[in-house]
Amino acid sequence: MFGLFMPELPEVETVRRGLAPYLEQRTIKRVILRRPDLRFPFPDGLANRIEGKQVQRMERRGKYLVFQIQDNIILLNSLGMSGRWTLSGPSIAFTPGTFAHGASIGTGDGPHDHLVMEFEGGIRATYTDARRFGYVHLIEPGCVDDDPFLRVLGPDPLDSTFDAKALADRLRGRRSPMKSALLDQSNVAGLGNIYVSEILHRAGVSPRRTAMTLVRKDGSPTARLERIVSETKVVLKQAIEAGGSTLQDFRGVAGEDEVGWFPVNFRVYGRDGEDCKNEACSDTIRRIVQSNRSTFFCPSCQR
DNA sequence: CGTACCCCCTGGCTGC
DNA sequence: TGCAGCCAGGGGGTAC
Repeated sequence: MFGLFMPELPEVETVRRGLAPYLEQRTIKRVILRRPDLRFPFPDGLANRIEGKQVQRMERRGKYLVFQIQDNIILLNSLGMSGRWTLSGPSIAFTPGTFAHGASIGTGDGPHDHLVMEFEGGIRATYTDARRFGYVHLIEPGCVDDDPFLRVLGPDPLDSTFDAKALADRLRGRRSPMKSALLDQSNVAGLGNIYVSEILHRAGVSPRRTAMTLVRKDGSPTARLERIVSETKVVLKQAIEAGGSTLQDFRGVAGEDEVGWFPVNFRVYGRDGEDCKNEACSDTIRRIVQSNRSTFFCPSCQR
């Protein structure tokens, strides 16, 4: 029923943390493209543009992995639904965000290893993406503020600028359901289908509730909207601490079999027909479809 | 403005 | 065991 990896904000952050210690301050020696495109064609001259330059910092913006490269070049990477990075080379331990699936995957030679970056010291970072919904995009110096991908993003949910008042401003007058509003990356950047269900359940808000009903006439957030914001921060922080919502086939920090955050902590996602986990509730989790995607919620404790 | 529906692509699971 | 059919985390586009 589930895939292997769910690239919402906590998972991208986990990948970032896994890559950063090995790639930061390291020079890219060679970039190998195994095909002309992912979701979009690779940027013209990608290899020439970044070979010989250092990766200065690994950052994250919403669900984007951001490689800050020497000379103010930025490589933006969206993982889509199946994108992942694997490190290999001498002295590379398994780290959060690196994956060991099978011998042929992640070495750079697997059937879906589309992009390989070789670094000084023999380290290679391989981007694997079976469905190719992910993409790589290059931002030239001085173009960050106008970048079409970054420009449309709302605040990062873990940033202090994301608070109930800020969200209320975004939702004022919006007639879409809360599920859709939280998935909209221009309102808040980083939430995906799974975490939105989890957040709304914890906040006791129905995914069908019209967004604007959580904003008062004077534009201030209702208590329930404040609850959504606080639960968002709690859930995301917990998930990041746990190394993202990983399933079987993941190898954690030391290469051990990690079950991941999902089986223990997901309260509604994928639990259609199961009892609601709220103690005071005797209802059953339901699955509905909104905007063609699954939503899981409890009709009794989410209003 | 909002939503329903389609697409991109591959793989894993279910049921016959 | 084989295979058709259905499903999937993201996101963009179009038609209404």
